[in-house]
Amino acid sequence: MQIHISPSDGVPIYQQIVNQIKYLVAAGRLSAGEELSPIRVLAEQLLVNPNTVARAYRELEAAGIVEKRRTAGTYVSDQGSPLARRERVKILTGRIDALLAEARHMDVALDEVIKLVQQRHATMESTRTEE
Amino acid sequence: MQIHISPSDGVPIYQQIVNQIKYLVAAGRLSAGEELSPIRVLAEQLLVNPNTVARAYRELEAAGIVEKRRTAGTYVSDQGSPLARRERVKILTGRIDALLAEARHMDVALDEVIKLVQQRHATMESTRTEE
DNA sequence: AGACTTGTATTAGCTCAATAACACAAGTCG
DNA sequence: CGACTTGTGTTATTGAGCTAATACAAGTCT
Repeated sequence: MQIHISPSDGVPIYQQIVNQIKYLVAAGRLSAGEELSPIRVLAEQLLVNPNTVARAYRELEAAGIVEKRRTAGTYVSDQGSPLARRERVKILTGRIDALLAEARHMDVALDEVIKLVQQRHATMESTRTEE
Repeated sequence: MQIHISPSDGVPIYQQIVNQIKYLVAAGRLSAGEELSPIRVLAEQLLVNPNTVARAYRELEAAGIVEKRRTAGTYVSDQGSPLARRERVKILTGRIDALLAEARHMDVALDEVIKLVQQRHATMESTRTEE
């Protein structure tokens, strides 16, 4: 499993692991049912403490990305019910509220925000095909 | 100057002060040129250390919301050039990128995101008039 | 059954952000 | 002029979050 961390680029190691695994799953490089590297193996590979990886896996489980089978390993979830849709929307809503509050402080209108959203989305999509 | 803080609701005190003053200015309850409470006065009112208020004022100055006249007090800026528009958009773009990345991880489509943005915006606007 | 591999739990140390205590510098305004 | 009020700077304390060390619990697999 190809993961790279930058020790102390400000982002906590466990968070970097979470992000990269989320990405691997989203990109289809890790498929549903597939087993992740065991905690100790990944820890040794990254030269970090097993607890740090364990924490990342715990977060991923809470996020519904993976499932842990206690003594048998950690596997990518079926993604069918990674997290109730309602929950996901709730999380996003929180982010959006913060965004809108900031936009208001900065005196940037709603139209502008939406325009930016569409624009950035388009940019992300186009660069995504290069992968 | 009416400001209320919740000691440790997770958000740092200085940040709460910053947010509320930003809000007061945005809402027009503090007009350009108006003098803010001196650091010590506000500190006593909120039962916090003057340094904490000083930090908030420093952030507000950096954000272009207020101007400090060293020994004469702190005043609301003319808001003429609070922050170059280009800068503000740049900051917002960063926030939006993070939001879209998260939405993608969660498998929530762009349409949904935009719908949520509009919906939350409407909610915020309507509750704003009740104040 | 028994060695092995899996994730779990507890505890400790370190770092850093947030806040406070206190001394300082300098303009204001009677 | 001179006391007062303003913001500034320096240092110390506290608390939370991150990582590590180490021991534990439990299913797997031959």
